[in-house]
Amino acid sequence: METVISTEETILEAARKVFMQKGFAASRMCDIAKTARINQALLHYYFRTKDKLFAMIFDQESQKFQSNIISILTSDLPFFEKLRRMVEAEIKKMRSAPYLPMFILNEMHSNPERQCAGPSESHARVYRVFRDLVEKEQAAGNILTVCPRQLFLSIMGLTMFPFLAQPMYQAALEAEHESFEQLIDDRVAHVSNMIIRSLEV
Amino acid sequence: METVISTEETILEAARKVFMQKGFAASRMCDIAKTARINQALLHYYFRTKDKLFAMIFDQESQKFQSNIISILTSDLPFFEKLRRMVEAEIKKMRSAPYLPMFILNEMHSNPERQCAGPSESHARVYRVFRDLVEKEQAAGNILTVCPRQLFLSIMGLTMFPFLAQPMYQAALEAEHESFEQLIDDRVAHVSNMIIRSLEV
DNA sequence: GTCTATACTCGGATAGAC
DNA sequence: GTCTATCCGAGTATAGAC
Repeated sequence: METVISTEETILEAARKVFMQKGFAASRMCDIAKTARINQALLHYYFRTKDKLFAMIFDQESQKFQSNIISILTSDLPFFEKLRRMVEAEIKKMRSAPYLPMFILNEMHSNPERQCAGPSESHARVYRVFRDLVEKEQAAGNILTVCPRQLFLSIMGLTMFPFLAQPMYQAALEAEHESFEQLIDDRVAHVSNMIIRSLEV
Repeated sequence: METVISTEETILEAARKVFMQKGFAASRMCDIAKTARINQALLHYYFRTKDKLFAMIFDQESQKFQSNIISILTSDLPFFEKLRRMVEAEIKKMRSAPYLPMFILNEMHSNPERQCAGPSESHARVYRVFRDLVEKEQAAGNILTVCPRQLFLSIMGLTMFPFLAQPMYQAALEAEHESFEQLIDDRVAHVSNMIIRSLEV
């Protein structure tokens, strides 16, 4: 049984590629059609308008972007091991879709009203679980007392930033014969060590 | 002697505002004209094309974005104090222009060829100074051994990320009666403590 | 220098044949 | 479902009066 790729799926893949690289405004329907190797009219046949097609992609990608680390945080692993796995999971997710963070954050910037709800609400949910966990550890005297919100932002920043800033550091990396891939490979260890060391009593 | 604002300056300010909020592709010349309260034809009289006007703004903002922390790094302050001031300087810069990091990074994403050179080269220069400094401290056994590149990325990520992700956390913050301003106020201390603690031998 | 009016181009969307 | 041809609006840019 071979996998048959429907026209609709072909279009969605092409749209994903173009939208994620250029953002909504800079993307062209004809580019999407060309990428999908079909006619531009077919786009409209399947998805009516550019807005609807974009909304479809954005919703799907928002899902992917949402942290599915609640299961890690609520497991019975030691706290520092939870942090390590949390970092690992986030970086793994973005490694498989490096455009994702810029795509989501940029769309939220240029479109403050639009789909802010989805990703925001998801992150807020994760944050509440995270905060309760941190406060419990702090009360038990297992870790240093820091603002949970700051800590959460720090973890997200440390994991996402390399992907957001890649174009800026790409040239510098190449000049020194280092690769982005290698950088990311090492990043899980670097970030989790950094966070853990900063919290140890 | 009162400050006279020329038409050209008025246009540049309006263009800055619009471009930085929406990015190049989503910005409209008529919005810029409206913001500047002048006629759209005047835009072209002063700057010929949208591209040229954008290039002007992008160049100016790239300058601002460039880290001017070399003077801090080459001062004779203690190493950890240099780190603290570096964080403080970066956050202060972005606080005065919160759109800046998203504007620059996003343009570099959607336009890989364009103006990557400026900001990239500037950051590369700063990085080399930073790396030498870190390696010297490590050789002297004053701090833990970590990859300087990872550390540099971490510092940048910790300082920039809140501004990049603001739209995502805004709602969550409001829900808990915290303000973004307050968050940023506290961030300098949080970030520098975190970095320093993670490096202490 | 600043305006109004208008030309031109690009890109999203539709009609209609097959 | 898929195509070609075409429409139409939005948005950039120019001409020309003042």
